[in-house]
Parts: sequence; C-alpha cells; structure tokens
Amino acid sequence: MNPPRAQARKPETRIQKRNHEAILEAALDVFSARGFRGATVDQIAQAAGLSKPNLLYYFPTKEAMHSALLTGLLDTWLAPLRKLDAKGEPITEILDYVRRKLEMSRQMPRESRLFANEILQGGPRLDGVLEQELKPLVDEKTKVIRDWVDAGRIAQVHPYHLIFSIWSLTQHYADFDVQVRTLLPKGETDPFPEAERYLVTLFTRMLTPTEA
Amino acid sequence: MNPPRAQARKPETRIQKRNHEAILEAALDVFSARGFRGATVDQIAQAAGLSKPNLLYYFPTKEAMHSALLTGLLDTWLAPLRKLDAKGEPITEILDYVRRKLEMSRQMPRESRLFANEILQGGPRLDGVLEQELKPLVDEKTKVIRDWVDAGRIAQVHPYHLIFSIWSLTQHYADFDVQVRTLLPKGETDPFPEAERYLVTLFTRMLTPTEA
DNA sequence: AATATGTTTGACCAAATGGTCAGGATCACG
DNA sequence: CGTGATCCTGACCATTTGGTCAAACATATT
Repeated sequence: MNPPRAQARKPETRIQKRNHEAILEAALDVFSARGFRGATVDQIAQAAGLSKPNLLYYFPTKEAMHSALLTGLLDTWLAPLRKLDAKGEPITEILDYVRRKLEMSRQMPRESRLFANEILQGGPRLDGVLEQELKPLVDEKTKVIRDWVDAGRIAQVHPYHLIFSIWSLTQHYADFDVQVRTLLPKGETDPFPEAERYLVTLFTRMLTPTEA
Repeated sequence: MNPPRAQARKPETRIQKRNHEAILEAALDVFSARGFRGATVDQIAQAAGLSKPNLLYYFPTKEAMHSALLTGLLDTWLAPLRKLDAKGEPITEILDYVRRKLEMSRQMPRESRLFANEILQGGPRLDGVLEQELKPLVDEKTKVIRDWVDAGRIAQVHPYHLIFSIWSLTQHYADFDVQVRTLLPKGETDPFPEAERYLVTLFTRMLTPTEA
C-alpha cells in the first residue's frame, strides 16, 4: 500500500527491483543530458516506459530520484582513486589511475555529466557529500603522492593539483564530448585511443624525476 | 514604441544602453549559475533591478538574452587563442596562452560556466557556433602547433589534444571552483597562484623537446 | 475463492513560469 | 510647452510541471 521506502528494508519484490532500476536508468539519461532543473518527471517516466504517477510511487519526489542517483553512483565514481596503491610503483600507479579514469569517461559519460552538471552549479544538491565523502579520500591519496615526491620517486608536483589535473583532463572527454568530436578532424571518430596516448605521455613527462 | 531590435541599427539611447547592459550582466549571473532551463526571467529581472515585462521589452524572449550573451562573449572567450602567434617562440607562446586562459578562468568564471553549461548539454543553443567560429580557429592554430612539432621546436604532441588539455585544465578552475575550494587544504584560499605554477611546470615538461 | 498486499493510472490541482497587453509615465526635441 | 517617441508596469493569460488521490488492477497467500 505504501510506497516502498528505504527504511524498513523489506525484501524487494521482483517488480520493485525492475522498476526501481528502470527509473534510475532513465533518470540518469535525462538528468545527465539536461541537468536537474532541465529534466522533467514526464521525460523520465517516458524514458522508463512508466507513467508519471508510477514514478512517484517509487520515489517520493524528483529530488529523491536525483539524490538516489548521486549517492548511489558516488562509490563507483571514486573507485579508481581508491585503488591508487601506496605500495605500488608510483608512476605506474598514477598512470593506471589516469587510464581507469579515462576509461570511465568512455564507458560512463552520463555519470560524469551528472556530477559535472551538479558541481557546475555550486553543488546545491551535493552539499555534504564533497566534504564528507570526497575530501577524506582525496586527503588520504594526496598524502600518498606527497610521500612519493618526498622520497624522490616522482618529480616535484603539488599533489592536489595533480589530482585536479587528472580529473579535469579525463572527464573533459566525457563532459565536453560534443566539442571534442566537433573539432577533431573528420577521420578520428573515436577520440579516446589518441587521448589515452596523449595523457600517458603527458603524465609520464610530468612525473618522471629529472636527473640531477 | 517598438522594442529596439537589432536590425534598424538606430543609435542607442543612454537608457537603452544602460538597461541592455544591466540585463546582460544579470543574465550572465543567473544563466551561469543555474543553466538556461534553471534560470527564470524573474530572477534575471530581479538581479537587473528591472521588472519582468521590462526585460521582455528589451529582449523578445528568454532565449534571446541567452543567445545574445553567448554570441557576444564568444570573441572575448577566444581572444587568448587568437593571440597565439606562429612567429613567436613556441614554448613561450603556448605557456602565455595557458596563463591567459587561466587568467580568464579567474576573472571570468561566469563566462566559463555559461559555456560549460551549454556544451555539457550538447550545445543545443550553440549549434552552428562550434562548427563555424570555433573549428576554423582551432584548425588554424593546431596547424601552427604541428609546424612547431615538425620543426622539432617542441616535443611531439597531438596538437588537438594539446589544445583540449589546455582548455580542460584552465577552465577546470572556473567550472569546478566549488570542488577545488572544498578539497584544497584550509590555508590555501586562492587556488590560482598554485594552479599557475602547476600548469606552467606541466606544459614546460610536456613541451620541452627531449635531447637525442 | 477470498482476502490482503502491492502496483498502476486517469483525472486533477496548485504553483511556477514565459510571455502579452493596454495604458500610464517619462523623455527628447521643435 | 506640446507632442510624438520611448520606456515602464500591473494585471493577466496559457502552458508546463511537480505532485496527489481515489479507484482500478495485479499478485501472492491462505
């Protein structure tokens, strides 16, 4: 009778699971393409193949869909950084991180745009997430990088800006996809192989310690 | 009697000029912060200190304000790239371009976000601009870079991806400002000085030809 | 089969929003 | 100072949109 809320943790029925997923999938499509305010519940409903009231049976509000997406995807989104291993070989670790992040831009451009849309507008619906989820992780990993620098295993770099640069360069290929594809010469239909080569070169040159 | 359209090119009165400017200024504020769909004419009116009908006296539609902004700002936005001089010293030229672009992110974050918002959503309101304005300029400048590479004056790099990387890295500090400021340690209130140092290092290492 | 529980929807509502309009206020200028 | 052009606004309108609800429909359980 009552909409299935996330509190009582009743075992989900098959229908619930199916529709829940269909809605989030559709919502990701629409939100990432038009932003929160630009998306309408009707559009999401149509994309999900359900009626509008039916969506609001599963999610109390449009906000709830958006927020379910954001929090649900955050872990996936941060997984590559989590894998950065203090015990690994520094340059390999960082290059692997770059590759994984670029791969995410290729495979999950909608997720990238969802976050981009949100942060662009000051992250009103992200609020605590940055402080509470992202910052601790970044603080931890910048420390790892700082140690590598101090040990002379990679060149002198500002750890935070290194991470920003990895994010910016990799996500660019998802977020600004239209622009990239418009500007690239006709022949190159898929920007990613070349992008990977470029970024690997860039970070190799940036991080390899100079003789002296 | 009739709203001042951009056709007859009548000499603008003082009032027209003042209000036109106030509206565009307000519109930039609101559009850049909330996106096209997220902005309301009322918000812009309030920000401009004018009444809603009065805005629509100067601009026929909300779209018209947005499009006036986009086309009006495009030249400013591309100016730094235009200045890239084929006759200059390659690395200096490129580093100067990076600095100018970063400076624009610092001084004109709203403009950066306006374009970002637009391109993120596939640039529905940008349409021909990318093809007709941006592409020719980029094609021209990538040619310059390619010549530098061929002459061995800078290291081997993919010219288009070099430009993408400059855009992405510099605009990141405007577009993702909230994130950058949230993550940076408390002490560093202004990310830009450190960002400049980081980017200059990065592109120096990236572009300096290797001995051999 | 009866009943309870879960799912779906057409019809509807209130608020927000882009835009209009008739008329009033103000300004430029002869 | 009078008159036509420009500028401005309150009131209004049509549409869109997030959300509600009662009732119908489906499914599981006994």
